[in-house]
Amino acid sequence: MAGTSFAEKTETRLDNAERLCAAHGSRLTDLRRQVLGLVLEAARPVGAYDLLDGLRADKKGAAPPTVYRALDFLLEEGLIHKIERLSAFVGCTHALDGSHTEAGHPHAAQFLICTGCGQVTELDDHGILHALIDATRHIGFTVRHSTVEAEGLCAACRDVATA
Amino acid sequence: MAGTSFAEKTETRLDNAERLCAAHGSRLTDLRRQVLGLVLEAARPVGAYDLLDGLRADKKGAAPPTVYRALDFLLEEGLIHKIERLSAFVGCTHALDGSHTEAGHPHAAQFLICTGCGQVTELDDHGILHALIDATRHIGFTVRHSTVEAEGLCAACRDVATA
DNA sequence: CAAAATACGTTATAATGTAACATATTTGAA
DNA sequence: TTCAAATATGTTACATTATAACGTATTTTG
Repeated sequence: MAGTSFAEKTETRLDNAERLCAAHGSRLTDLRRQVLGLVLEAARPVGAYDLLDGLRADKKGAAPPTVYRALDFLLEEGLIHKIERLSAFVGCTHALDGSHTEAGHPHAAQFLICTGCGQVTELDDHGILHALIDATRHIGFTVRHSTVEAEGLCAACRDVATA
Repeated sequence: MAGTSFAEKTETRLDNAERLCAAHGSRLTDLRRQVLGLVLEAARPVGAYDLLDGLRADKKGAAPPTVYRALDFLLEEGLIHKIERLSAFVGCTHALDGSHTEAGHPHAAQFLICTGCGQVTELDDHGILHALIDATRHIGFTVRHSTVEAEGLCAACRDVATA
C-alpha cells in the first residue's frame, strides 16, 4: 500500500467509488484509487500528464500507459468524465457525491467550463438530454452517448468582469 | 493559382464561403479556399494531418502550421466546425449550403456522429440550445459557446444492425 | 495448486497541436 | 505610386496527448 494520502473528503469519495466498483464486480485497485484521488484533489480538470507527474511522487518510473489505463477504467466505471475541449479529466460528482447507490453508468452529463477561473461544473439536466433525443428521433438517429460542454463565465467571474 | 480542382458542388460552396468572407471584410485566400475545399470534399470529418497530406499534393513541403492556421481562420469565420471527440473538422452546412446570406457567426450547432458509418450530421436545434441556457441560467452561468456531440447510430446503420 | 484472466511495467512511437521567427504579399495612406 | 503597416504564409523546431506491443506480476477460479 503505497499511496499518497488524500484529504478526508477525498477518502470518503474514494470509499464510495470502491463500493460502486464492488457492486459492478470490478476492482478499484491501489493504482486506480490513487489516480482517482489525484483527479478528485485537483480543483480543476487535470490532464493525463499532470496525473502522471502526481503518480511519480510515489512510483518513480511511471509511464503514460499506466495513467491512461487507469483513466480508461475510471471512465468505463463512470467515476470520472473527460472534458473533450480540454483533454482533461474531472471526477463525476453524480457518482461520487450523490446518494446514488446505483451504478455510475452513463447518465445525462453536461459540463460548464468557466473561462475565467477554469472551474468546471457538472450538470445532470434531463431537459437537455431530452431536447437532444427529441431533435434526433425524427431523423432516426439513436443516441448512445452525448457530450455537452459549454464555455462561458460562472456567476463569480461574470461579476468580476462586470465590476 | 495552384489549386486542386474540386467538384462543382464544392466550388459552389466555396463561392458561398468567399461571399461570406467578403461580407465580413476577411479574405478567403487560395490557401484557405483549398483547405476548405479539402474539408468539403471529404465524406467524413477530416483530421488536420489528412488535410496536410491533401495539401502536399500541391505544395510539397507544406508543414502543420499551414493547415492549422487555415483551420483557425475557417473556424473563426464559422465556415467549418471542429468535432472535439474526433479531433477532426467538418464543413458548416448551415453557413455553406443554407440560403443564409448573413454571416457564419456562432449558431446553435449539434453534431450526430454515427459510429457505424462515421458520417456526421449537423443539427441547428434551438430547443437544445435553449434547454442548455435554461439549465445554466439559474446557477448564474453565462454560456458563450457550446459543444454538443452525440454518438450513436444513424437510421441506415441502425437498420443494418437490427436486420 | 495450476491455468486463465486481469492488471501492471516498460519501451517505443504515433497523432495532434503550437511557439517563434523569417519571408512574402496585400492594403492603405501620404 | 510608393512605402510603411498589416496581414498571410513559409520554415524549423518542439510540446502535448495518446496508443501499440510485448513482457511480468498478481489475482481469481476451477
